[in-house]
Order: sequence, then structure tokens, then C-alpha cells
Amino acid sequence: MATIGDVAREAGVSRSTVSSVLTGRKLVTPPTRQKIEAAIEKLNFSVNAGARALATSRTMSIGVVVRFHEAEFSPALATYLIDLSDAAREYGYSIVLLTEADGVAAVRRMIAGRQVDGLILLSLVNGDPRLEPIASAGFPAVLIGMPQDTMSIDAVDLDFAAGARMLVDHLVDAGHDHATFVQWPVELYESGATYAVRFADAARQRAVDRGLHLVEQPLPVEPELVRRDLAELVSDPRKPRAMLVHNDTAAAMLPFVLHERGLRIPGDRSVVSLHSAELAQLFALDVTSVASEPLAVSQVAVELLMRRLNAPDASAESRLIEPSLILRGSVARPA
Amino acid sequence: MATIGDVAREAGVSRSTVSSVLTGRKLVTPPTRQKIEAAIEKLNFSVNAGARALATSRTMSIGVVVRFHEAEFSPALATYLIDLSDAAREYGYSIVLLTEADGVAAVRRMIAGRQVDGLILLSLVNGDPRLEPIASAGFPAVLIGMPQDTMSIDAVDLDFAAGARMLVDHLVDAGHDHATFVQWPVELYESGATYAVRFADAARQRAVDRGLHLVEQPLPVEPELVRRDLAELVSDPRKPRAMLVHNDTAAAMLPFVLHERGLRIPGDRSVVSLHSAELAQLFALDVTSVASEPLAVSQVAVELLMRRLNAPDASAESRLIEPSLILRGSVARPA
DNA sequence: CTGAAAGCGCTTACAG
DNA sequence: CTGAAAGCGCTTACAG
Repeated sequence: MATIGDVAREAGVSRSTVSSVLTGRKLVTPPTRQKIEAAIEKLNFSVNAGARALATSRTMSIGVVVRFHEAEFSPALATYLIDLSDAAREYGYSIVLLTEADGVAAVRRMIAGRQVDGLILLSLVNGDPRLEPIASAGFPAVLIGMPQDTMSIDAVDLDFAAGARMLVDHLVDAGHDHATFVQWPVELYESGATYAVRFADAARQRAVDRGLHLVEQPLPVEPELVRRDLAELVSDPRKPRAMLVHNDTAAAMLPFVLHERGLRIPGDRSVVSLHSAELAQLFALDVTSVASEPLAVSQVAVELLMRRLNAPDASAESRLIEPSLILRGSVARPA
Repeated sequence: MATIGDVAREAGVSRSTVSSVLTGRKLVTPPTRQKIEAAIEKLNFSVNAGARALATSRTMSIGVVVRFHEAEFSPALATYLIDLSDAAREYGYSIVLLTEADGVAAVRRMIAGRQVDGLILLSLVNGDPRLEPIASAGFPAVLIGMPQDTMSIDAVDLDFAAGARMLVDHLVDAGHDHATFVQWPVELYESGATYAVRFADAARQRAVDRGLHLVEQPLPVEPELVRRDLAELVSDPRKPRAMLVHNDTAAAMLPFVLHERGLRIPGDRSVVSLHSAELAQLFALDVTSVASEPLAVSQVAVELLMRRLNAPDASAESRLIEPSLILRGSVARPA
């Protein structure tokens, strides 16, 4: 409740001098500074964010636009939110959650009302309608996800294509020439979820290049059906011994399903996967996989936004985070 | 970028008249109102949140203080954040994420700086250090969780004690006189996580009252060890046939572990559980269980905070959400 | 190095 | 019903 005026009075200086030590934009003699700092401490003063925002026309907050896909694995979301918040705080920014169903409306509102200095968008799809208002207003924003057309908006994501290639290579290098590609529900690909599409496209291409025959197996949305389909899949002796998994629910269930049937990894099935870090930790998934790096992605997203805020006219940057392959011995040479 | 002055000029009225239609606190004649609304539309005007906050000393935002326990299941967190954000938006409020490791510091900062109108705290433990600064400042806040001592702060949570009693009753009513109580890691109880403690205390008490012998089985934090312990548990013929589960990782793994051993629910094991809604959905858990109601809890939390903001001196309210038992036929009479 | 003054974009009594 | 004026708590040129 104390204001800058109270602090100034307590310290026996003017309000602008207090402001100088607050912003750090002007040099203040050490004794004066100390008096002011003591007064701040004594009055338990903290600057009023709204007033500062009004004076500087910077809100020091970032809007994070979340939106839901039925078919998506949401636990990863919590991780991104926390990591973004932590990264933003490093720069003195806080995160405002924008969760309304109509993400486009939220984006428009933020741009018109300047309630945030910039936006970070999650759950991107190709042709995402949220991009247009951002692009045409030139509003500072960063995409987490890599749509085919970023409309000159900064973007960052894990390099899902590189990840797919690593996993394909790993299977091929071990001598496999057939593999089941366990996929997300078709709805996710149809929605244009960028990570799913990029992974799948790269996996197919690499498989062709390396002579791996890929049997595509999209899975249903409903978990109980996922389980059923996986069970059928591993029970069918005509199916390949190698499995390339890009589907979090399937990744979590597969070890159980295999174990149920008395099948061992890697003795009976060679498995590689790309799944969310959150899931991996929760279920101690121990297959060779590409790490999803939510922290790195979040940090780069915030960095890119900070750069944009300081240089509104810089040319757009798209950054792919190099994935790394975590070897866990889940791939064996085919018999 | 348009200001209230631009709108006033465009509409040919004064700024205060524009403000009147913006706030809705004064009657404006329909023709004037329409002129103003047209101008707002034309200029794509939206009120500057910071300026309004400064003038009204209301920020229209709520801080949500999240903190992490190693042993906790975080997917539920995303659900709460989304549900809180949606509920807050109904009242025109937005959610600011406060994730720093030192929750107490975050709370103090918010109280001193008035960056938010109120706080909602998640992941509460008994003796939570975040309560003291709130209580002594009389700052509007709501706890999601029910510590033994709420320090006269409004609080809401699922009635975990009632949930535990329902589950115990359900086993007893089916004729069971022994049950394994599959628990969270001991660390969680030791940290004082209020939901874990309340559930366990009530389960024990009800078991005594109804003559159910409860064999307590706390599980490790690490998922792979959880799986190992569960496997041992269900393989041991001396263990009870009935299982009362309060541990999300275990709830997710148990069906697989049982299936692995050729054990059926409810033929071989009767299972009841209280686990997060998020988990239930993700893994299609189909055991009789108490629903965790994150949406209801979030909505009441926001309601309580709104009430508090409008009546700062009202006496504190603690609200328990009545749980409901979802019957899924996972309990049979013992042979 | 420090201070007086203007201004950021709103709202809210208070006159008219 | 409408408008002029003051004020919310800051920051920032600009003087001194």
C-alpha cells in the first residue's frame, strides 16, 4: 500500500530520485541510495505494476494462449506452463493464462487492449487461425510449434523431423528392414498439429531413403481402444518386430501390453519412441527415445520474445531445438 | 492503441461519457450509447488494463501460486490451471501464474505490490508457510486444499475424508473384511499434503468403525519401483483380495500389473480408488472410484475469492465438495 | 547528482 | 443525461 511518495518522504528525497533507484536507469549516490533502500524495506514498498505499466507502456507480462485438442496428451501442458513461467520470471515477466475456447478472440483482445507485451502460442496447427491477427498487427509473439507457414512470426520447437530420422536410423542401423509406425489418432494429423505432421513426414522420407519398410498404424483416441489395438498389434506374428512409436498413450501402455503377452524388449520387440518428458518420468518408460526438451523449448520461446520486444523490426526467426537420442537398449538386431 | 479520448472524439462526446458506457455504472441514452459503441468498434478500442487498474485499484487478475512436490502427480495441475482460468474469466478476471520455487516470496511480493487482487494457492500442506503472510495482511485468498489450520483463510477442496469413507463402505458392504490400502509415498504424508492425510485418516477411522482390517502399503516415489512393489503385492497370496488405492501412479499401473499376472477385476481382486480425473481419462481406468471434481473445486475457489473481494470482512468459509462414487463393477463378494 | 512538472489512460465524484 | 477536473502511482525528459 505504500507508494513511491511515501518512500520519498521517509527517505527525505524526491519521488523521481526514488524512481531512479527503482528503475536503475540513473546513477544515484550511494548514501542516497541506501537511505532509499532502507525506506523501501521499512515500508515494505513494492512498485505498483499497473502504474508502472501505464507510465512505461510495458506491462511486463506475457500472454500464453493455450488451446485443447481432444486427441492430445495434456500432461505435457503443465510442464510447458511452469517452464515458461520460470523462464519469463528471469526477465521480470509474468505469465497470464489465456485459455478461452476461442483462441482467436483472445488474441485479438490482447492486441487491442495491450494487456500483455507479447504472446506465446501453444498447440499450433498448420493454418492456425490465431496467426492472422498477430501477423497483421505486427504484435510481438512466438509460436511453440512450427507450422508450414509461420507468417513471419518467430517460432521455436523441437526438431521433430530430426528426431524421427534419428529413430529410423537407429532401427535401420540395428539391421531392421520392417517396422510398425505407431501413430497418433488420425484426427491429430488431420487437425494439422505441427509436431505430429513433421515427425510423420520425416519418418516416411527417411524410411524410404534407408530402405525401411514402414507399416503405419494410427491409433484411436480412446485409451481403452488404444490398448486393445496395441494388444492385437503385438499378438500378430505377421507384424514387424520393430516399432517406431509417436503416441504418448501408446508409449505408456506398450511396455505393459508386451509384458502381458510375455514379450520382452528388446528380445522380442525392438522399440523406439518420441514421447513427452512428463510421461517418460511418470511411467519410467525405458525405451530408447528422443527427448522432448520442454524446458529448452520454453526458454528459447521466452528468449525469442524478449528479442522481439527489444527489436520489433528484426526479421523473423524460426528455431529448431536439436533433439538427442537417449539410448536405453530397447533395440536388438533381428534374429 | 486507440484511447478513450480517441473514442470520445470520434463519437463527439466527452471522455467520461465513454467511460460510463465502458463501466456500465451510469445510464447513457441509447443514441449516445450507440454512437459510442460504433466508435469503439471502428477504432477497435479496448480499455487499457493498467490504466483501469490504476484508476480503480483493481487489477482484475488473480495470482495462482503453484508449487511442486516431487511425489505428486502433476497432470492434474494442468486441469486445475485451465479450470481456474475459465472460471475466473466468467467474472472478467485473468490468471497470473506464480511458479517460483519460493512460494512465500511470491506471496509476499504480490501482497506488497498489489499486482493481483487475490490469490489462489494450490498444493497445500499442513503448516504451509505461505499462509502466514496472507493471514497477517488480511489479503484476499483461497486455498485449494484443507489444512488443519486454515488461519481463517477461505478454503475449498474435495471432501477426501468422505471419499475415503465411501470407498471403505463399498468394500465392507460387499463383504470384505481385509483390504490393502495402497498409499502415496510416505514422503507425501510427511510433507503434510492435506488431501493425502485427510483421506488416510478417514479411511483408517472408517475401517475401524466398520471392522475392516486395513493393511497399509505405502509405495515408493520412483515409478519403476511402484510397478515392482505392486507386482509383488498382487502375487502374494497372503495379501487381501480387496484393494483401496490412493496413489495415481499405482492406479494407472494396477490394471496392467493384474492383467500381467492373469488376475481379473473383480474376480480375483476387488479394487476401489480415488485418483485424478485427468488420469482416469487418460488411461480409461475402469474401477469403482470417487471422482476428483477438479472443475467444481476450481469454480468454487473462484466464487469464494469473488465473495471475499466484495466482502473483505466476511468470516472465513471452508467448503468441502461432496464426492460421488462412480460404480464400475470392480468389487465382488469375496469367495 | 537531485527535484518539479507533465503525462501515461483510465474512473469518479461533482457540477451543470 | 453529459462534461470538466482531479487523481490513481508511476516514469521521464528537462532544469537546476
